[in-house]
Amino acid sequence: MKDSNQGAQSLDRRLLRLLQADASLSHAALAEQVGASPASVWRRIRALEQSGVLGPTVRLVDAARVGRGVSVMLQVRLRSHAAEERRGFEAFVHGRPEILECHSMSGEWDYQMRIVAADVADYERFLMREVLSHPNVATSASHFALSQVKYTTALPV
Amino acid sequence: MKDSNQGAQSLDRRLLRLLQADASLSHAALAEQVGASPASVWRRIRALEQSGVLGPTVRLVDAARVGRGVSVMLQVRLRSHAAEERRGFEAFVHGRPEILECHSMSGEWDYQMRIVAADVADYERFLMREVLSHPNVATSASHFALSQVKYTTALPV
DNA sequence: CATGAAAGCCATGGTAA
DNA sequence: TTACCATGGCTTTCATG
Repeated sequence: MKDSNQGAQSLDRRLLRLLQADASLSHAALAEQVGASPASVWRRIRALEQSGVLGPTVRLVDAARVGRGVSVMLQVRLRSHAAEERRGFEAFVHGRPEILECHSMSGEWDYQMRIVAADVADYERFLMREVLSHPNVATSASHFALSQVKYTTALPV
Repeated sequence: MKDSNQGAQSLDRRLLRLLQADASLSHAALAEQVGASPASVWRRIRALEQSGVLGPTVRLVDAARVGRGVSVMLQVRLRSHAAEERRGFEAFVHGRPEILECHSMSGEWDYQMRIVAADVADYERFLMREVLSHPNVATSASHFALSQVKYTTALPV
């Protein structure tokens, strides 16, 4: 059982690696790559889906080619940290599609997020009209990315 | 022609939105959602792929369920900014799978990146043994994410 | 108990009109 | 754009280690 579990885990990890890199592979292609049968691959993927390990299949889009070539790291401190105020700000974050990522942070800033904008003027408008005019935003700091050195959605498994 | 171009652009944008949300949709399902024929959808997607707008199809994995529940924002300043030294550091970044994103930044820090770790101890080991022992790293600052408020790969289109 | 092999059904992609 | 056809993948069943 130890061997079979190890084998299964290794198979799962290899499947996760492959699917994170290219989710368009067929079960047959995956089976060939991991050295298993298509049926076994199908069952494992289904188990990984049902256990919540495998999330959605998404298509990545080139940011520069759709006019979102500028990434800005924005840090924000709130005026009030009451639960309802925080929820209000987080709802604002979810409602703004140019905010791709937002993390609640330890340290001097409450939130850190990544915004994609068309250009500097576009970002300035977003900052002034959306963020700084939000009633619960106390202070903010913006840092522009000069280039994207690395971006991957693939977690190490 | 103006109308047809506008229609095409709107169709493309809607296709991009749908594919960014769920790349497992069939051409038939996409066609139904955007109110076009499957053949038209197929040709537009093919054009978007060849123009480089549409990137790879990937499967997202739940970080916490694969033991990568801790996100850390790491900022780094280099000792030397010579081209070759920068390339060396960026090669290091590409070689470390726990670094999911890395941006070359304006401002006081040279690079900002997001690292996923199993826990604080795991991150400490990564920081000490990998980052701070890198010959070209001068200073660094780490900020732990308390929670992921938002994470999406979907650009606004 | 999980895997591998085999087969049928079905949906899909691609093409022709 | 619509309709068609051939291709291939998905899913189940059964036998096996």
